[in-house]
Amino acid sequence: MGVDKPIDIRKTLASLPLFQQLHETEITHLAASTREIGLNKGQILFQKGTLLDGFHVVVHGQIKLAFSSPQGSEKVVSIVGPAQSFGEAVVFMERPSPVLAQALEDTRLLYIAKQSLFAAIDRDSAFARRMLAGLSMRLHSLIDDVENYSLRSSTQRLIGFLLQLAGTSVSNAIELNLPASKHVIASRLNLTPETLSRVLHNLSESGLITVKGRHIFVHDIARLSQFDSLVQPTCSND
Amino acid sequence: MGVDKPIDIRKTLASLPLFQQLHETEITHLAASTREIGLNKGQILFQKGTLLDGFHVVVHGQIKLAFSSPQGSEKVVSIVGPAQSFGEAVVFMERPSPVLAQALEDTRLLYIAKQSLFAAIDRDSAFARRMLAGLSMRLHSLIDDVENYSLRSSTQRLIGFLLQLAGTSVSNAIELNLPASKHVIASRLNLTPETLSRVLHNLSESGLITVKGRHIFVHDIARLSQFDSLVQPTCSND
DNA sequence: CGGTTTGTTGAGCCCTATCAAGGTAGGTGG
DNA sequence: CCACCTACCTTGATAGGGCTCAACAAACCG
Repeated sequence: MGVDKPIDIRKTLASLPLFQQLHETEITHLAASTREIGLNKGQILFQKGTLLDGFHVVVHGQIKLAFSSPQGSEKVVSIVGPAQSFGEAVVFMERPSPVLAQALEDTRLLYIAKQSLFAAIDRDSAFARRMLAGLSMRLHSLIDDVENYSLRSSTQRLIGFLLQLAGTSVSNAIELNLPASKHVIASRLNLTPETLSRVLHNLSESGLITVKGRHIFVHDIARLSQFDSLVQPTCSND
Repeated sequence: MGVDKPIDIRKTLASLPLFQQLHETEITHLAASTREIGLNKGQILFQKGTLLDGFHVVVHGQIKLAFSSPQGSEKVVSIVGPAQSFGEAVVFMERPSPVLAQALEDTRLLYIAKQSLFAAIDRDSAFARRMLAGLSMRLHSLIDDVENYSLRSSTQRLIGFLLQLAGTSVSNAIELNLPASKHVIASRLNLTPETLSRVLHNLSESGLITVKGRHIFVHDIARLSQFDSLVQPTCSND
């Protein structure tokens, strides 16, 4: 790590979706109570239970948010990438964080104190609305998670994840790479690494994808999105 | 049911936690774009996928929010009771609802149009903050749900639910009754009714609770909260 | 090249769902 | 008051999906 040239905080803040429409003066206010944080891969930003009086924005790198159960087993809730923020809900609740935050790679963050966040809300109701929309977004994706966990099979969850990564691709085939190690992805999907490995293998054998390390080639998005919704036919592959 | 005397909308709104600190004039504005809705038991308020331009508050009765999977199986996400609201996130997102809403009993609701909600946010930043806190609250409880589903056993989920119902009881024993039918509770806990029945039976046999229909007597909250957290090997309790 | 991290493969088991019968209770009409 | 009905719940038998444990392979790295 060592010497990283300092970030232009004002510029970085201004480029975030959340802050894009704020006036120069507002940005200046926010920047004044923003700190810069650098983390090495594996370093922990805060533990579950920590009290925070601000929220974070990833500039570059990756942060994982996870539960840490007493027995040491972890469950990844979210993988946060560049230009994304996290911890807003904790700030508004004034409660300890329900999750742990850890860097998956060397990461650079901004930490914005709640006082200036509140001030911005007070001065600009459009900003308040954007904040509300942001939290609502988060809430919806969490609801999707609950739906996935409670009524989808392991294969369906993986497929859903791949389709999400594929985004709104024009073509029917696409190459993509996993945003983290398979261990982390497995946890995010609420699977063991072993099961993830087997499911990937199955999809490979069915000719739907090809796996090469973290690279995955999806050959037929349409067919992939239907797979496993129909009960699995007799594996007539020999 | 038939004839229900009309509700005093202003008074009802003013009594809600969310609106309690608003000025008379604000309440009047809100009340002006608030409708009253009556539902019979079993009636559906809106389906998954519906576009809504307002949110709901339960006056009396009970609403369940659930996923409805294509195959007809349902999964209860939330049970909403009097003085609680739902649907805010959908309003701020301007997206179709991810869940279905159905009355568990005869229910009376208020429906507040988003325009007046936005107006209130614009005029009172403290209200905006309360709204943000409310959504954050919701987000946190959803995170708790994810934690429960992904790393707790059926027994642990039920125990957690009972302890939540018990609230912060002074004494170590408490009588409580389930807020809905066991079928609904089971779904809320992501269990089948059969499994719920068996788990209740187990806890009964262990002497921790007594079940009588919807009434449950918890005999030892302390012991209940530890049950099943210790791995059940050689219980050296003799 | 050893060592360490990361991923794969196999065997077996456990938890919980599923399927299939019973019970039980509350309501309704005779 | 009883017979019946329906909704709700319980109980049993069985099976399967995903986890655990354990060994191995591969890739990465100093």
